[in-house]
Amino acid sequence: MYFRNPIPNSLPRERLLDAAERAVLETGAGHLTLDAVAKFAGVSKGGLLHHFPSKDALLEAMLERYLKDIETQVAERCAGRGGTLTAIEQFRERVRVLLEQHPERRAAGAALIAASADKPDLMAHCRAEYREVLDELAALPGGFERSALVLLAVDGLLLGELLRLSPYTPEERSRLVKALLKAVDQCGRIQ
Amino acid sequence: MYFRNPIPNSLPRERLLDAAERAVLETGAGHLTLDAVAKFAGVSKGGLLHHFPSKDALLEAMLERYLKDIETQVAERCAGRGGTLTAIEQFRERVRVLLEQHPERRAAGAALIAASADKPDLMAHCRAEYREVLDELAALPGGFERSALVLLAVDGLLLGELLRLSPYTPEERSRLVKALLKAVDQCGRIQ
DNA sequence: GTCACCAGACCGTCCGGTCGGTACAGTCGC
DNA sequence: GCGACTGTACCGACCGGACGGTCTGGTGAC
Repeated sequence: MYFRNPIPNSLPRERLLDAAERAVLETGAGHLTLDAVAKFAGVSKGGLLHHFPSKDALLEAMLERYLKDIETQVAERCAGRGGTLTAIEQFRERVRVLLEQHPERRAAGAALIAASADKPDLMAHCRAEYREVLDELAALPGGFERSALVLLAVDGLLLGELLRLSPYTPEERSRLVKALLKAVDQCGRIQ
Repeated sequence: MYFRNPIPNSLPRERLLDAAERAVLETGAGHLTLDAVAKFAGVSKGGLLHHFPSKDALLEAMLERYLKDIETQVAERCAGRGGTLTAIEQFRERVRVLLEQHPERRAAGAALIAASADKPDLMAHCRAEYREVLDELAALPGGFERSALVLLAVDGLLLGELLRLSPYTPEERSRLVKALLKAVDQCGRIQ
């Protein structure tokens, strides 16, 4: 199970990051302003800048929290299943973390589009983490292509939703998630 | 083959749209400003605003050109192959248009992230077009999930590149495109 | 002339960031 | 206990620059 304070976050820094994610999703990544974040968080701009000395610092913190959060959740879920998991099983948990996010945390990916829009250089960090995951998956029996395609489809769903491009109904979405998890298992088969 | 003036576009409107795409890719979707576009196009702000009365108009035109361009290219390629193509063959051409874009037109997708960042409501148009494509694909023998997953993977690759999230080398990328085209053919098989 | 096309000065607003100040909780000497 | 002092959290007025958009004027084609 996942917690990290589903209901209004008590830690001020976390509350501010939540507010920033909301601001991005509700007004668009191009309208992420300090005033907007402060207003969403119910705090003054001074208060916001007390915790994050600059907008860049805010963006970095958003991205860092997003990435760390995913790894933490994947690790937790793997630990929760006990024993040592195969690479496929770990992949499966990662996909589930990415796509079956708790509703309260659905906004987390906003960090991606905010950083990309405002300070694209920050994305280097993300690419590097992506690369690591990819290299692990390439070692699966199914080979590089098959795993990468599953990962790409996960990205497509996630990014499509963030950019408001995705036209899928919730029912269709859950069918797709199910199909993706099945595709993950296929990565375990020898090509 | 694809043309639409590979070398510096002669039509002023098109040149300005090209410049806007470049501005987005080089500085990030959040830094798409009229001044930047004008500078990239080698024109004054007045000149830019003569062709696009407002920033919103520019964004709309970018998006419209992007969408229309894809449909035009798909239609051209289908026509080029002569006879009536099956749904699978058309799907195949669409994937190739989306992923094997002429280098000069690689920037076209910038319209997506620019609109999403600056005026998310414009994305409704894109969602609707996406929906249409999706409904056609759902009728394929492979069923909804299989086609949608391929489309999602295409999105993942495309959007990942636009957001600078994609860590794939050119060599890996072409392997992925090949694998995707094979996956398209799988959509023709009965489930 | 006039009309499309363009230049660039200009204006009001917005945005990131600074700064001086307030509130309050601790804590240390006495 | 009590006053002096320190550190943390926060407020909000303010500044300079950037940005979207207006306006005036110019230039070349016809």
